[in-house]
Amino acid sequence: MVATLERLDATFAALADPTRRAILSRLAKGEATVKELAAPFDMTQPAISKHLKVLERAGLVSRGRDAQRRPCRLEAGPLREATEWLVGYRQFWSESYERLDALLGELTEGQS
Amino acid sequence: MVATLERLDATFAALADPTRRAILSRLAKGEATVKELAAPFDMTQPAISKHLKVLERAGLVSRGRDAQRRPCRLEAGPLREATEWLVGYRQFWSESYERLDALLGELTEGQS
DNA sequence: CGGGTTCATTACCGTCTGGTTATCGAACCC
DNA sequence: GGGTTCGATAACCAGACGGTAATGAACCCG
Repeated sequence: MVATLERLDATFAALADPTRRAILSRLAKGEATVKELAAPFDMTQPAISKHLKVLERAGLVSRGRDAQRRPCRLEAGPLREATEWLVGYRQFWSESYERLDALLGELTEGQS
Repeated sequence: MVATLERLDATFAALADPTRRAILSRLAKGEATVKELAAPFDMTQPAISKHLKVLERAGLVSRGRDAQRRPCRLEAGPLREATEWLVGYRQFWSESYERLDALLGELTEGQS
């Protein structure tokens, strides 16, 4: 429980970077190697490895082993915990927070 | 739209600190002055002012003026945007993501 | 006016972050 | 075994962060 709270720090910190959010977005489509993840970015491979380490430390990414490759996999548990925290504030989102239902509806449609 | 995406950086960064999350939690109960916000923490007042500036830059807090006091108010819009982003990953939260409904139910009960 | 409160601002410090280049290591292929 | 590919590691740098102490501004009150 306390561990969960402490991991919120790491989770939110990991999400506070557009490169890392893009990596997660890519991993949502399936596993990928470090090289594949690095390709879209104008950035060197060690920089991506650093970002991956941040994501791994936050528990957002786990890695397997396939010969010399280290495929990365999305681990969304911390995202769930972060969402739970945020949803606690939904009553402040707008005057009528029944809109959450609508929001969730839209998002459900928006995803294949 | 783009501005929203860029603000995600500031929002998540602001949330990645337990002191700032505690400040938001306090502000969820109503407006408060800097001194009131600082009281629970073993920290100097300028440190709290800095945290408030981070929260303000992220749009999570706005401030009024009451004589020499600067009452802080929660602005939850960015929290909503952050939640929208996170909810886009709910399908990875668990094998059956219908559980979101249960989660939201629990949270609704848990709040007065 | 003068004194106390509230809060911001400045200057400073150590640490963490986000990037680089260069190098090393491990596993594969032939 | 030799070259190649994938990835990690180290050393380094600039800048941001999180805290401090000290000062100063704006206001209320007597």
